[in-house]
Amino acid sequence: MILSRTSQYAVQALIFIATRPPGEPVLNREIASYLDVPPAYLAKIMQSLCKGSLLYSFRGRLGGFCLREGAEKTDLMKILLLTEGAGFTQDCVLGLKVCSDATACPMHAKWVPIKKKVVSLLTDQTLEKLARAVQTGKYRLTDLPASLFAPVRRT
Amino acid sequence: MILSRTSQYAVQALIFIATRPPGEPVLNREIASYLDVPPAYLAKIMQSLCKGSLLYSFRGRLGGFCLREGAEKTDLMKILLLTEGAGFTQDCVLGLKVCSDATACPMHAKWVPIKKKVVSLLTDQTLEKLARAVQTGKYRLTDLPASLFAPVRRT
DNA sequence: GTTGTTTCGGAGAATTTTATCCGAAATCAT
DNA sequence: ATGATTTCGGATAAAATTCTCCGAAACAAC
Repeated sequence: MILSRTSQYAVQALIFIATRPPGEPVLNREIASYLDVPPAYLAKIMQSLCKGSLLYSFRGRLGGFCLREGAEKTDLMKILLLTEGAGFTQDCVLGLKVCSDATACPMHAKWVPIKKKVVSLLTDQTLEKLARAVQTGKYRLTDLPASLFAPVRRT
Repeated sequence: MILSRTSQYAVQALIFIATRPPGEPVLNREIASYLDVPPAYLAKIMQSLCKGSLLYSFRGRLGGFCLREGAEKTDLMKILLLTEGAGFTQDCVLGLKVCSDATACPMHAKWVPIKKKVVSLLTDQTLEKLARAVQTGKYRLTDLPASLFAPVRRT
């Protein structure tokens, strides 16, 4: 039912980058602060997304990360295969190592159709689409700022 | 997409008990060895299922665990609420603390219907049904024994 | 009562996941 | 060149999950 934090951060970050003008590197620091996630941890995730061929990275001044050409068409499934590991959609609900049509757990038959729906949704949703949904202002990528709930703290 | 190991063990164990004659306590040791899960860890989980009012426990000789009266009608949703914690079906895919119809992540709208399907499936599947499915022999609760793959080891 | 069995409950170890730190390499501006 | 900035890569720490151990309490059989 739940993605790892790593996956959540990765998807959030990628969508965020997709909302920015393409080609202009975005700083890890900026992404982390916008999403309100640990910068050093996010940096690790960004690294692995680079190795996964979704991002370009640039060091030094004017550095940062930006989407590889065409990466806007990347669907969530591809991203999650990177972050959750292959076969994350094949895992048995009850944890059986082998659970196929041939030899299945008692949930298998009813679970498969749902799994299919999930996969097709994940495959349908691309960074482009999600970024656009955010840009309309109808959907949000981050929690409402804490400042709305907590009193202002001056430095 | 995945349940915690704790949840998987809990569900497996409960289904197993449901396949046994009601009222006759089943030993933790027996469950653990049948399911091939760590006995001491399973024992902890069994304890929490007792506290969750699904099981009776008996100490000493003729001891063990058995389903509480009517617990065969328990659906998976109830069990998972115990083991995963309340609101495990409400969590946002992207990890937002608040993600409702009012203020949502870009996946929310498409995700909600799937979540509903999952919940209704989990609510539909009771220990009784699952146990019966196993008893027909058509579905399995455990992995195929390793002895089928590994050479026999004599003691 | 004594013995053997089984769960209970608490403490703690091992593993995995999440998060931090820091020196080094790359890059740009001066 | 020098300095400022930023990612890279490795080591390490913290937290959560999974797993183990052990003494105590409850229970049955003798």
